[in-house]
Amino acid sequence: MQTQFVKTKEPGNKREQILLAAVEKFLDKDFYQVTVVEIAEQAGVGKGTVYEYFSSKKDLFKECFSYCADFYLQSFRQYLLKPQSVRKSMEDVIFAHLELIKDNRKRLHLLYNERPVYFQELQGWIIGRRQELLQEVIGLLEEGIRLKEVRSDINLEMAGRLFLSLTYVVMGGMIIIDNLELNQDQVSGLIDLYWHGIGTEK
Amino acid sequence: MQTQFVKTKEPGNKREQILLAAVEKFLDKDFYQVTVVEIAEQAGVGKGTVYEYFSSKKDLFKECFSYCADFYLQSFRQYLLKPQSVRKSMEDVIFAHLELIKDNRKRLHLLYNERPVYFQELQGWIIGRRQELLQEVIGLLEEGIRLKEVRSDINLEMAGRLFLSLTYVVMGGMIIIDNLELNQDQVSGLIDLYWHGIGTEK
Amino acid sequence: MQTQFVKTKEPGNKREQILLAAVEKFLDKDFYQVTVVEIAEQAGVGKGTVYEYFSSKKDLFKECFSYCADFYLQSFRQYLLKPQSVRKSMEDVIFAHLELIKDNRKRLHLLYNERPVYFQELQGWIIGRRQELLQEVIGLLEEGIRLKEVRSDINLEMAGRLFLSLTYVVMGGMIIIDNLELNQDQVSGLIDLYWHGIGTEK
Amino acid sequence: MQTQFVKTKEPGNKREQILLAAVEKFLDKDFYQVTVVEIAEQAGVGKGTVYEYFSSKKDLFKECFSYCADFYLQSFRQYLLKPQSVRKSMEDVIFAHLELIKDNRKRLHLLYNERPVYFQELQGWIIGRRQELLQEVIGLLEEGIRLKEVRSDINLEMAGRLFLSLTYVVMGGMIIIDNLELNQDQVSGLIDLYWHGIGTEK
DNA sequence: CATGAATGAGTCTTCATTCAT
DNA sequence: CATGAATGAAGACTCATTCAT
Repeated sequence: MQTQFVKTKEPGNKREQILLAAVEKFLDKDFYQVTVVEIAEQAGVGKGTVYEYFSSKKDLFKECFSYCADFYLQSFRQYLLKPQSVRKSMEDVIFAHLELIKDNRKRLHLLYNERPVYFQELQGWIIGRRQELLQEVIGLLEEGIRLKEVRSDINLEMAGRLFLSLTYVVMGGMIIIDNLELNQDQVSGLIDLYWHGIGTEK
Repeated sequence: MQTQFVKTKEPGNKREQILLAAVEKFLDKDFYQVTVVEIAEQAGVGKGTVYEYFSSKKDLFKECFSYCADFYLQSFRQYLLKPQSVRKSMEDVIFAHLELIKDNRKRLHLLYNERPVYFQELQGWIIGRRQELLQEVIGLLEEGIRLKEVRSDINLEMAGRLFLSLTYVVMGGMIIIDNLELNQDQVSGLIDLYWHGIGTEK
Repeated sequence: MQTQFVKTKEPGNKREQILLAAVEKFLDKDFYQVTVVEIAEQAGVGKGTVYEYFSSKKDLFKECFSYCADFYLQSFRQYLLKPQSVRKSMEDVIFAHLELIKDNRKRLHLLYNERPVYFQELQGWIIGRRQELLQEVIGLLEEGIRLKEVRSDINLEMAGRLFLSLTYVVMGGMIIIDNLELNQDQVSGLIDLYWHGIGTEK
Repeated sequence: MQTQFVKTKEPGNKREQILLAAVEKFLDKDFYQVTVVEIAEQAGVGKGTVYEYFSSKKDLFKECFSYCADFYLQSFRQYLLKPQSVRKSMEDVIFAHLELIKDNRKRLHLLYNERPVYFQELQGWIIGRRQELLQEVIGLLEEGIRLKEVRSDINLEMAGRLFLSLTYVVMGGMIIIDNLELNQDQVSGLIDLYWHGIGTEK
């Protein structure tokens, strides 16, 4: 399975080359700490060439972001939509993150660290994507209810958001915040908590 | 209860004045997008005066951050440590966030939006605080297990992290991502999910 | 003979252009009193361009200094090393200064006025060059002793330093201190003093 | 004999206190690198107090300079005017420098390093003092001619300037340029050179 | 008199962007 | 198309000086 964000450069495809170089750079540093020259060098092109393909640094950043986000969303959906039990789908999604992180640990920074900052428009785009994802998760939950896998008295929206939150626990913990090393058992435990809760009384 | 981050300016207390002005500014814009002059103007002081109290813009930002974070952590702990049922404590903490957000909605941005970027040292500080908080939550869960309120077979660390995640669902949803308007019912639903899970089989 | 420090601008050679503009400016004013903008204007380039060729104002100053110093040292040595009587060599060196000053009067300021201040590294460089010059003068004196032109009982180091001092009397007097107008006779008298001393008894 | 520039502070005499503190500071660093705050701290007074006694930093610097210069000139003259053989007077003056440097080595920097820079007015003042000194030395030489100690066919002005130059060889060598350690023999050799020249033929 | 908090003019330096080649 | 030399707007920071206390 393809879980690499940054593919090997295809020479001749300058735009791609620059985009990937930019991603590479934005992974390590702030939008403001990365210079266009740096990106051009990383891409092996001249400074001016960057502006042949992207109207501005800002624009380039946005494209980097959606490039990464698209890849991530695609991975996410891939498992969400498999025809299988809802619990299995959810497990798959979360476990897929482990794999995704293993191959792109450092790289997911871009999505998580830079996310909310910088540009209003990007904000809007992100919110849109998140809403889509949320709706899809809610759809899955509804499917679960239909199949009686899932309690019918839950608040769907909250349950959806909490599910998305699980991915944060995994990604945030592993990548951003404390460089946690999560194993499959821990992730299993996490999903179990989502499924059964922590309370004893029932 | 005091839930205001930014108190009314006490004239004569220049340092506080500047700090609060800076918080105010950093709420709206990036570290890099806020200028020292802007902050000075907001504080009603001269540019040089800022440097009388803070050694650099960076330093000022860090102080803003811990200022906000300290306030938040304090609020958080206030409910965590109350002598009451574990579930009640957890509910209190989460509900307290509703209140906190109501009074400081825009202001909590600083904690969430700027969090991971910019300064390594701040990163370290944040991770440290988060670990402390996590340990306290885990402590609470252990208490819950002792009292048989909480299942004894859960993965404590994951349960702790998932609990912290609830606050993200609330804050993230309400403040950062989609400007959601959560009501008490919804938050109740969320806590219920944490407590009982979403699954039907048991 | 080429005795001009600052050649006419060769357009296209931006680095040279800026360097010469900077020399021009540093002649009139302090390192601290000259601004980078001023230099840029004098050079007819944009402010940023200066930084394309020199990493900092400090660096630019250092290059100005060695530029001038190199030129001076070269002139100095040119006469020192001619195959002729030692006395003639010495006269040539000193007289050459008259010529040098005539063409670069104002410009030698840079070497004399700014000399000892500002940068430790430059200090070291100057001391090194001076030592070299001193050794060369001492070599000349030794040659003089071998040829019996020069008394064999003199303190070589002191004699060398005193010779260098003659150039100071000329340069210092003419350029820096009192804007003296020395003629060939006066300089002849000076060299005569160096050669014969002032005392009557022998 | 009193050869210390900087006397012990007399408390209560704020002006003196500040002046001496400033001298102390200007010895180590540039005019531009020394801050008024630094001087105030060194003097043990408040920043504002400096301005009670000196109208500006510039003014303070000028006073420092003349303070040092006056002391130096006084030492210089002290020996120049003694009723004794001209050669002895000259030796005394030069040797006195050795003593002066021993006690104020680092401190004479102010006179030599900072001398020509910064302020036109100071320049004028220095030139004036130097002219006076030159005239006095020329007077001494005339006395020497009258007494037949000194050759009557020398260029007086040049001889005077060369004599002043001797002090530069001593001071410059010892203090500024190469931190030379001159002993009495070397200085004797130097004076001998001035007196007898370096040439063999006579 | 003495102070030091407050100030803002003045500088260096960075870097996204342009455009002539 | 590709380039990189040139640019200047923008911003952090310093520090001499003032003035209210």
